[in-house]
Amino acid sequence: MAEQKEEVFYGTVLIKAKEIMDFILESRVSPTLKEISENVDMTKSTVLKILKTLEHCGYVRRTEDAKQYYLGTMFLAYAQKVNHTFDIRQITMPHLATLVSEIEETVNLGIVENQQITLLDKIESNSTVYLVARVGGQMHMYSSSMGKAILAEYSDDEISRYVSATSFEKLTPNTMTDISSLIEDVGKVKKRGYAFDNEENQPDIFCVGFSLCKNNHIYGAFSVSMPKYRASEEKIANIIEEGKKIQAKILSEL
Amino acid sequence: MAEQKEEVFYGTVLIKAKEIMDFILESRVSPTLKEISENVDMTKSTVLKILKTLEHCGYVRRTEDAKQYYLGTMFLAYAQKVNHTFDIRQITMPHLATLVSEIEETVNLGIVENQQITLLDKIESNSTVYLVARVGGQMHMYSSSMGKAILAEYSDDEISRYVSATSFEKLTPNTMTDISSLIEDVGKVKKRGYAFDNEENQPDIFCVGFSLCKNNHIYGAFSVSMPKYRASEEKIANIIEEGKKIQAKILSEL
DNA sequence: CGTTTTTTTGCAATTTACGCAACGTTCTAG
DNA sequence: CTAGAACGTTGCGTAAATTGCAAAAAAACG
Repeated sequence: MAEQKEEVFYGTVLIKAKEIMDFILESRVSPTLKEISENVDMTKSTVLKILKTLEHCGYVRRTEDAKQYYLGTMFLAYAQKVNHTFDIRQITMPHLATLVSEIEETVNLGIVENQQITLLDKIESNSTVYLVARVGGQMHMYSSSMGKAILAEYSDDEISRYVSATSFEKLTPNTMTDISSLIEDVGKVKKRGYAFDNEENQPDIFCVGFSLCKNNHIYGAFSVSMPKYRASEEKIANIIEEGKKIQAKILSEL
Repeated sequence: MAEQKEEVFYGTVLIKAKEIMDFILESRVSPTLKEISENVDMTKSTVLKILKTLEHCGYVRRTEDAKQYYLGTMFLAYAQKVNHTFDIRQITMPHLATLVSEIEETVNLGIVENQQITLLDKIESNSTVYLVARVGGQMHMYSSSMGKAILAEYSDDEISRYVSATSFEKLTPNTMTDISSLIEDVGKVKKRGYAFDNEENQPDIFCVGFSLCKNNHIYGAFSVSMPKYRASEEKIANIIEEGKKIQAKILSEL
């Protein structure tokens, strides 16, 4: 009987603080103490005390009337460091920029993190209105073109470890939630060298994904995303051609 | 006897976590557990447990060999939200970009945070090699052109509150550490409408700062910074002229 | 292969934090 | 203008999390 292996973590305060900051992150408008405490399921006093500490740390700020909370600028410094640490970004983004100008669709850069794809950066083309994901956001490997491109770089062992550790969720009618069709698709990607996301992650969004791997090291992946109606056969062919070129150029610099 | 009013904060774990993350931030290379524990003055076991929680939260990651720690991509999401919250940035940056192209020197955008100037963003000109400050970094109000530009918007009351709450540090030979000369300088700024930093914050760096205030609300400030040797009289005159124009344009949109 | 260095685990004392309830303050309505 | 409600803040006792020690495990080194 596979009991849900409930890992124990220290720092309950930290996790609570994260919940609070994540709630502020998700809120469309800066929330009040009451709103936060209701949504993260803690008493107002607890939330207030954590918020005070967070404020002292520079992680949250409050509006002049001290009613609403929003995220602090300390994160700008952290994020800059992150961007510097992940220098894949510096190497890849210039190339991806040329790719955008060539094909006039949004290009995304992602890395693998905790069995998921984290969107490191993206360049939107002029014609884009569709929001695929926010920078810093995450998506599943099994439902995204970048994820499947990377899965195709895994050994059979790694793939089976991934699928057994993952619970599949049907995000759209097209999402592959059964292991066999996912493995079949990944097999195709291995032969082709690129992956598709045919409205599997988000309705109406079609993506072509390319991995960025060299010397058995997975640096990340990039993808081109567009609304389904613009994904004509000739366009896809063009994207594959240009994408492969860019992929080769990036790999030569990694 | 003015006893150091030691404010009590809850969430000691949070503050310790911040110390750890800040140490990682400051480190040139990703530090190991040992290095962290030595520098933040906590036992290794404590640091390890906090790091595990931080890792779980997505705030830190470790290298493949699990030895070195670095900041996680979660901060990219937070930072993006911060940038969105501070929409001054979106309004000002286009104008500051034109300013950069006109005068060919680095332009900085800052906001007031906790009696200090936080650098929100900057645009470096081609000719720049000098590093004034990193985005997300902070500088004193008394030693920076942006700070003094904002001090000039304060009432006499607010200024005296600021100086009494501040301990002045001589960062360079030119730093104004006595209250009288600072107040005198701020008085000049009030009349002129712009502030100078004549190597007061960093040797060899000269800045001209402009405040961004409207309806008694302080949105922030911007400055032009350059190496001292390029700060000729005619150049300064040009910066003042163009800076004032840009300041007016930005204010009309705030 | 033994020795040293570093990372990880378990544990019990101590410290810290949680939420209750009461208080202050601000907003709302009659 | 006053009463009442709603929200934010504070203090405190108990309950729970955290700390650092010491010891084990793992890795690095010669």
